[in-house]
Order: sequence, then C-alpha cells, then structure tokens
Amino acid sequence: MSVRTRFAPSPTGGLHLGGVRTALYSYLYTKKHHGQFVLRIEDTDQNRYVEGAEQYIIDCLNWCGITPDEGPHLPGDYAPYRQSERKADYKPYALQLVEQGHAYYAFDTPEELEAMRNNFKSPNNPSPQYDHNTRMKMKNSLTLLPEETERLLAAQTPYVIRIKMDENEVITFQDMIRGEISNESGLVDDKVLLKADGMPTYHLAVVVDDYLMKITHAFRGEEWLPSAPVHIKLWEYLGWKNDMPQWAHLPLILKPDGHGKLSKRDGDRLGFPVFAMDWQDAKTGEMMQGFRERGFLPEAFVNMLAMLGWHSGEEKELFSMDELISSFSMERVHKHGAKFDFEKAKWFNHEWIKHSTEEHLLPQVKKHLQQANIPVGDDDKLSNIIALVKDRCTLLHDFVQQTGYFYQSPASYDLESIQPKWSAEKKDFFESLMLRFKDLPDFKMQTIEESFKALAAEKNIKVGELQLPFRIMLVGGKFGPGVFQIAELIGKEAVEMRVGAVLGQL
RNA sequence: GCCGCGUUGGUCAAUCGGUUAAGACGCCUCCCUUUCACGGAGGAAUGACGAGUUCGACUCUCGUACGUGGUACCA
Repeated sequence: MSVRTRFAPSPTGGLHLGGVRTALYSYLYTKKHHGQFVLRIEDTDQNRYVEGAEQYIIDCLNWCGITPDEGPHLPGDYAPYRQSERKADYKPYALQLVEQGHAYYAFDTPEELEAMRNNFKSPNNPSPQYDHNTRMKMKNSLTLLPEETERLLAAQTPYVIRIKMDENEVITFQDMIRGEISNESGLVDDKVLLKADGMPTYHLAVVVDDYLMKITHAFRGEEWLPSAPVHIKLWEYLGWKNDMPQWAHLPLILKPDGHGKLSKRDGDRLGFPVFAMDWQDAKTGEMMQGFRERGFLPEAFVNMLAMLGWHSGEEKELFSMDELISSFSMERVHKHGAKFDFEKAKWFNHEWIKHSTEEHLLPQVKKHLQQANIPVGDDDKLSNIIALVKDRCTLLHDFVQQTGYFYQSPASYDLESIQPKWSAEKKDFFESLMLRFKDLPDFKMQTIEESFKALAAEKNIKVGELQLPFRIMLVGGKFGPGVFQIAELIGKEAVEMRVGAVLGQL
C-alpha cells in the first residue's frame, strides 16, 4: 500500500519552526517511500481562524521545498482539504457512535462545566475532568431519561457529543518513535467530539479525515501523546482499526535558555526568528520575523531542522533535500526534545552560502541588496563579487556590508585605524600613487599591485603598512577580499575619488 | 495533584553490553593572512542519582530526582 501522510496545521497565524519540522519529517518519510504528502487545513475552530494564514502556510512549504502532492490549492481525489468544507461529513460518525453507545449527548452549558470543575476541585485534584467519575452527575443523555433527551434535541437545545471512555481498560499502541505506549482509559476524559456549532473537534476530525484520506502514517508533535488513546478508541469504535495509520509523535523543539517548548515570544526575547517567513498579525499589526527575511537560505533552514531531532549516524551534517530523503529513517529520530540553538542555525546557513554557486545565490542576494538601496548593476559583476565575498557572509544580509563598497563610496571611513600610524611620508605615497595610476596601461589587479609595490619600494615604506590605509580608503573598514582585487573592480575613477576623500580628512 | 514522555559536554549529538565515550556548534590557543573571513593544527568540557542483572553497563531492569507535555466545545 502506498504511503500517504498529511501535514495538518490550523490556520491561526505564522508557521512555527516546529510545525515546519513536523511537515519536513512527514515529507522525508513519504518521499523516501514514494508516497503522497497531503496538506490538510484544520480550521475547525472558527474563533481562531486567521485570514491569509492558509496561503502563508502554502508559501512557507513552497519556500522550504516541502511541496504537498494534494491540498486545498491542489485538490486531489480526497477533496476538499479544508475541514470547514467537510463539516457535514463528521456528524454522521458522531451519531453512529452515540447509536453504538460509545458516545453521548451532553447539554451542559459552559457555566455548568465551570461549576463542575470548581465543585470537584480539591488539592488532590486541581483539574477535574468530564469523565467516568463525573459524567453521571452532569446533564447528558446518560443521566437524562431518553424522552427528556429527545425533547431537548427537538427543542434545538445546544449540545455537544462526547466520547464515552471505558472505565477500566489499558489502551496500548505502537509509536514509530517511542515503541509501545500504554494508558489507562479511566484516566482519559470524555473528550468532546462534536461541538455545539456542529463542527468536529480535532479528535473526531483527525480520525475521520485520516481514514477518508487513507493516511497511512500520522506524524504530529509530542503534545498529542496524551490524547492519542482517544484517537485509538475512535478508530476502534468506528470499525476502522485495521486502517489506522502508524503514529509518530515527534519530540518538541525547546527554548534555548529557560524551559518549555519554543514559542514565538522566545524569538522576540532572544533575537532570532521562530517563523519560517515574516508574519504580520492582522489584529495587533505586530510583525514576527521569519528565517527567510532574516537571510536564511531555504536549504540551510531545512537542513538545520532536519538535524534537530534526527541524525544520520554518519559524520555528515550538510544534507540537501534529496540527500535527506535518501538518508532519512524513523529509527534515527530522537525521542527527546532538543533546545534550539540559533548559533548552530547560522552555521548551517554560512555553510550553505559558502557551498552555493554564485548563480544560485544571485537572485536572493540581489533582493537583499535592493532592499538596502544598493544600485546593483549587471548580474555578471554581481556574480563575480558574490564569489569573492560569500565566505564572509553568514546571513544573506551580510552581503550588504560585504558588497556595498563595490557599488558606492563608503558612508564612513574607519579613520581611527589609520591615524595612529599616519605620517607625511604615507600621505606623499598616496598622492604619488594617484599620479602613477593615471599612467597605468590598464587597471587590472596585477598592474595595480605591481605599481603599488614598486612605489612603496621607491619610497622605502613597507607594503604592509600601506595596504591597510588603502583598504580603508576603498572599503571604509577592515574587511573584504584583497585590496588590489577591490581596486580593479571599483575602477580607477572611484579609487581616485575615495583616496582623495580620505586624504582630505586625515 | 494526576497521567504520558524523556534524561550522554553550555548546545546539537555518535554509541545499539566490552571504545582512551566519536563528531559538530560555540568558546580558548596557535598557524596561514600586515584587513575581515575561509582554511589548517591543538585545547578545555559529557554518561542525573541509587540499587539490581551481568565476568563486564552510558547501553538492560527497577526506584528516585529533574525536565517536558497534557489535564478546553484550541489545535
């Protein structure tokens, strides 16, 4: 049977890096087995629906190269792919469960539920559940007379449908990552399956849709482990147990410092992105930064995420998507959470920039330069420059500093690095150098260097002591590739201008 | 509180009963380079604790501690 997995985010905001990793692992597993990867939008909570979030999720996946085979934007045989559009499909199953005695109607109002939690609260049980201990004290089809239930239903009284968990059963299932996991059914509450607005909860929807969409392997975060027994029972009660997907509960990505899982707030606090791409909150107008805008290559982002929770077993850390697909295996996915390390993330990006070709880098670098108002000329020149400076760039934004001086005069010069050792002799050297440059047969790196060194010898000044001032005159600071190389690329005219400008300031 | 899951350097991690317990990031030192990087060489730094099984335990079992997740008509 062909492998089918799904990534099922809810469109409530930006796509968190943990979500991307879940998608990535599903994708890797699926592609390794030549299966189909499905995007399903879990928009059953209408209160939390956020405009634009769905398209954003699709864009993020595309940017990462985690491309779905089916989804709301790519309808396949199992459309629709938005749960809100499948609303009518769920209720019959909930009713079937009621019919079979595995679920029941509950008419408790939110206030009554709160009252129950307060009444039964004790130091030993701070959060009472709606379960076998309490359900017979609530207002539901188990406690009401059948005709009373009928009457309430007929009168259109708001109700939910809850699963009726057994009191004494050990629910066991196999997790691809953790092996056998057991829970006692009596400790699990009677989760709501169908909400008062007619929408299913996640619990019902995930089971029904995974079944209808023929999902074979279900990847999700570890936070779902506690409710897995509900899902297991649902597969069983609905009579689909033989079609149940294999579960894989992925470990969490944790905060680098304190405790707990990484949240979008941590990014702000610690100064790194948490979302894949920029996300602006429509309500608050707040902008949350994304890895893409921060200057990450998608290859590096994906590579970094892959290694956060999985290891090939080899001494290799740099993997392309294709390499990940062929190397990936569930046996090597870790059980424990990993603290996110932005320094390591940057290292991945640096490696990917160094190993990428100029052609590959060009469009992305160009975008960042244009945003910084750097007048990039033709692509060939930029390509040459990228080749020269890419070793020095960790994030794409670093290209702004590393290439800016090739296109425009430095905004400021690091004169402090020249002044202490500056002298009349050196000033004389540069003045003479400018005269020499006028007579040069060409303005190639080698010619410039020879002329520079010959003059230094004549003036009896060490070349090394002149190179730094020259660099600062051209570049503005202590960075960049070889000075003579830079001189050639910016051209004679610009060199004369910049040298003259600095000479005037010293 | 209860339940689930987890625990190798600061971080990511290899090891699938027998190793001087890999490697990477970060940090430090040196070399290269009279810029910044890249590159190269080296260094500091690890099995939570306690029992048990075993000739032998980081590896298996149990307990404790700690961490983490859940305990919603949210996913």
